[in-house]
Order: sequence, then C-alpha cells, then structure tokens
Amino acid sequence: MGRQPCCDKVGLKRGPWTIEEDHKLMNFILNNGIHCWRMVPKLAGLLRCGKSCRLRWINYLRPDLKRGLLSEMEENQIIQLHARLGNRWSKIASHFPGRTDNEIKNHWNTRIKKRLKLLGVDPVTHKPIEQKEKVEEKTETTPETNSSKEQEENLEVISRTDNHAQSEVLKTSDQKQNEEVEIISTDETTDLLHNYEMLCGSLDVGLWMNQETNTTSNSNSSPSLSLEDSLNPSMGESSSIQEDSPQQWVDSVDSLLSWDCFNQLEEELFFLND
DNA sequence: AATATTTTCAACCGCGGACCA
DNA sequence: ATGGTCCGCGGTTGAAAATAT
Repeated sequence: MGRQPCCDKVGLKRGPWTIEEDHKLMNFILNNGIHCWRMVPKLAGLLRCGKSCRLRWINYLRPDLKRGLLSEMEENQIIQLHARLGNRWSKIASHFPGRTDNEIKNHWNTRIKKRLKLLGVDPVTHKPIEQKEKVEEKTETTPETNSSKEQEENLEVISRTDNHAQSEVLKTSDQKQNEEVEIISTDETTDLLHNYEMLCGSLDVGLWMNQETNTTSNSNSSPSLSLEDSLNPSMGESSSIQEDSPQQWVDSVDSLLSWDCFNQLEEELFFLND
C-alpha cells in the first residue's frame, strides 16, 4: 500500500489558524456536516489540507469540547487507563467526553509523566523506579537546573510513596498484558480507582497541590478546578465552554457566532454524523 | 528591565488500517 | 488478491507563554 501525500501542498497554508479560517470551517461543518475531509477545504473556501481541517475541528472547534484544565480525578483516570491501554490516546480519550486525544497526550507528556516520576513510578511501565535510577534520571533529564533542595524534596516524596506505589503498579502492569482491553467494566474501573485512591491517600497531596497551584495561578487563564470540581467532573457535558475558555479568539468569534447557537446545532450535527 | 531557559500545547508528519473498485 | 485512496492515530516539532536569573 503506497502512501500518497494527503493533499497537494502547493499553495496551501500552514501554521496557526486565523479567526477567519476558524469561522469558515465552523460555518461549513455546521451547515453541511462532515462527509469527506478531503473536500472540506475546497468547499469551505480554505487553503488548508483536509487533514489540517479535521485536526482543527476535532481539537479546537468542536462545540462539545470540554475546555479548561483536567481535574485531578480525570488525571487519575488517565493514569489508570494508560496502565491498561498504553499510549492509545484515542482509546483513552474516548473515556473522557469532550476531551481530545491530543489534549490528553499533551497533558500526559507535560504533567502526568512528571507527577509519576515524582512518585517513583515509571510512566512507561507503571512500575516503581529504583531510587538510584531516579536520581540519575533526574540529573540526566534536567542537568544543573534542579536545585539540591528540589532533589531532596523529590526523594522525600518518593521514599514516602514507594511502598504504596509498588503495590498499585504491580497490579496494573499485569493487567496491561491483556491485548483486548477495549472497554473497562464498571467493576474493574471501580477497583482500579479504589487502588489509586489508596495510593493518593498516602501521598503528600499538599506538595502536589501546591505545585499545581503555583503553575496555574500566575497565568491569565481560568483558575484551576477546585477539589470539589475535581471530585465532581461534569463528564459528558459541554456546559463549561464559555466560562472556561478565556482564549482570546473565542472572544472574537463570539461576536461572529453565538455559542448558544452552537449548542443548539450541536445535537443536529452529531446526529448527522451518526 | 532584559535576557535566558523551561514549559506548554497547537499543529504537522508519516505510518498503518479500512474501505472500495 | 491487488492496488489506490482516505482517515485516524501516535510521535514529534516549534512558536508562544511562563518562569527563572
């Protein structure tokens, strides 16, 4: 099966999408639905390839996207699912309505990986990391940037959590062997979450929470979700689109297209796609 | 305040599978 | 069975933003 270029790239635009392009794509899809991505840019009057349009729609324009930071509960679920499914981000994302595989993948790579390392858990194998290796890795990956104080803190957390992490991780690594893990039964999920809650319960949550707060509180974006929020994630709802999307373009697009209107059209659109 | 470094995340690339003629 | 086409996925990149010095 020879691979063909997805499109004729000559004359096609690349890079960040403009508000105008977003508007064109949204209008087209809302009016016509999605039948053939390859035709979308031509019909919508965009100088983009179909792939680019698809990605933009799925990761950013879809009205049912749940915006804002992932809650701690969601993070924990991602870890559990990753232990079972590996890097099958689309499968993992399917458990989080309104979240995209790209978003979850990015979150995993930028935050959860670090969090697991901090807990002394290998993010790839979900097995405990030997303490020596951890120190070496820490100095390898972030040479000179880590203060000795930070390293001390890390080691402290690791030593406090290793025992619990080990028992939890050993279980999930066995489960990971199963190739066909399409759907996790409710019982299994509950079981896994219970295990993870036990792990979390033994951690210095305050340290982690502080780090999270520090990294988010300075930004202009909406405040991170409270613990209450994280315990009560609004799975499958897109109610937070307006409140949680401070990105500047949304403000601009709002003037062109009402999100309320979007929400009304949303159902029709997804019925069409079925 | 200026510069350097790190982090984040939107977007791209290329592979492989599904589907169809 | 074969080859062509399209779509979806996962890995990677690089610009912008945030943070540190």
